[in-house]
Amino acid sequence: MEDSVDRPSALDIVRTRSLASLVSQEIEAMILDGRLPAGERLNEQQLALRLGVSRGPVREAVRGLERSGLVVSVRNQGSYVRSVSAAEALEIYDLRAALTGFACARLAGTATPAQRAELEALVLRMEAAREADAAPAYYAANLEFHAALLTHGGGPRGLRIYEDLGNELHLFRRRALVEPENMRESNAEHAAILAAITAGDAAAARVAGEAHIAGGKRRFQATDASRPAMPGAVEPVVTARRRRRAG
Amino acid sequence: MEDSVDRPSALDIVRTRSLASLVSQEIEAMILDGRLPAGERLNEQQLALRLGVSRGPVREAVRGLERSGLVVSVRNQGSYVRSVSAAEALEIYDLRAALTGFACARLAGTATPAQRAELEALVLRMEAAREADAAPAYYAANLEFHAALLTHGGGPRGLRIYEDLGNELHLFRRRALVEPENMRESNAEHAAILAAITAGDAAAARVAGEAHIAGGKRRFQATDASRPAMPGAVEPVVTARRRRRAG
DNA sequence: CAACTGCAACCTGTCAACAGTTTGCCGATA
DNA sequence: TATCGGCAAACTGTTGACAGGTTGCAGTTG
Repeated sequence: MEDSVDRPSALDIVRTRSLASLVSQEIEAMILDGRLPAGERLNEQQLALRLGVSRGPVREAVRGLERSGLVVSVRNQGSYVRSVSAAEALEIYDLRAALTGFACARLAGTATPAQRAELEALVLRMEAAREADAAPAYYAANLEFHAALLTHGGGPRGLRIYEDLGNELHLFRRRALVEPENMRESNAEHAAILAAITAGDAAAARVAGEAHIAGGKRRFQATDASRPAMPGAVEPVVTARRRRRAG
Repeated sequence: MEDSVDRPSALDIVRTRSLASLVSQEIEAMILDGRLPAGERLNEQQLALRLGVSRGPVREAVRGLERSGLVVSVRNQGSYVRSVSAAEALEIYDLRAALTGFACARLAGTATPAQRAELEALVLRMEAAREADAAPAYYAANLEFHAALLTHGGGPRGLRIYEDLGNELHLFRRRALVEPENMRESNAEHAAILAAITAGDAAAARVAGEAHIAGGKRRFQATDASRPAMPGAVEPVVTARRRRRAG
């Protein structure tokens, strides 16, 4: 993400993006970083007041988030941050594996030298982060690596689907545990993917890509993350009583 | 889909679904059946008047459709039905192939006897439709077959992603040409998928599933569909003048 | 004492109206 | 005649307000 290329001024932002899209972006961020935990009720008035807008844009934003799978809505009752079960999380891993394998296979045949160099640089960055035991840096580079994989190999649609699935995964567990041993294993898999792509071996790249996500799934299951974050966080039902004034 | 199990009365519909969701459903239908062609401008007032509601629900519905990829919006200019290029259509086919292959592979290991019977019945229905040269019946059964594949093998998420991609495909070409020869080839591939699933051979099922979508892509390319439906239908840009009162 | 009923507050769903921007047209001018 | 500037209409973005439904509590009754 280059900030120096285009820095949209506040005026440009207001001029090109509607309030609803900004509100959507903000609510999505609030959900992903945990300010709005899974199962939480979204109070339109409260959100509108907090963001300094009216309820209209908030409602539009929530409707978009509902389509993307982050929110569920019940008529006359409200919208809730989605709760993702452990079984669903595993399903999401499988879908991501299929998508990643597809992107890797395709990239093996179509990768340009620049794309290969980009991926290699990211692997090196992750290796450096691992040696420095810098989990946040590794985490960021890992995200970039996978985004590059999907962008170049899966196109904009593949990337968007992948990211939506990732967002749903965040709903279950805010952040994957990044342990030193995991970083080593994970980046070895990254290197395998890159090697297969560089070799132009589509089948091997696909296997490597799928194996990497499967490895992530396995590492995820190995942690205590298979238990839901909130034991009582179930899907909203009509008979469920909504709690009053949580804040 | 059984209609006898749950038949939501008009009152239940009004009571459980919000106007925005109904409007979204209606606009989506209008887009998919061609009443709103690709590139068409969506006039909020006009749509609201036509559907007998206010602009609020229409805006919410459009925002949801935007997330699902059927509509693009430009601030202060309006929303347009997405235009999908030929290259994008081919990309969508590839993604669908990956998803279908994934679902088939999984189904090879997890399919219940009832699910196998359901798939087999659909193959037989398609065979009968093919012999009767009943393209619409074949088309409908084909949709059911793929939906069953994705539902049982890819879960609700897989199905939704698959259907969203299918909707985007409809934007490019309203309806795939179903010719007798295509039906024969297509259903032979269906049978191959079913055989691999029944045999429990995940690898073969995956290959068969991917090959089927690839075959569909090939049959699609063989038609004149690779040319865009509307030569002048380009993406909306800021400088584009919107035409006045099309109705 | 438990269960049911009525009530009041809150919140969502929907609508109508206002402000700002874009757009196409018309006239003025070189 | 072609081009530029201004102007009015239309449409979107946003807001505030009203109606209907739900929720939780309090009172009542068996």
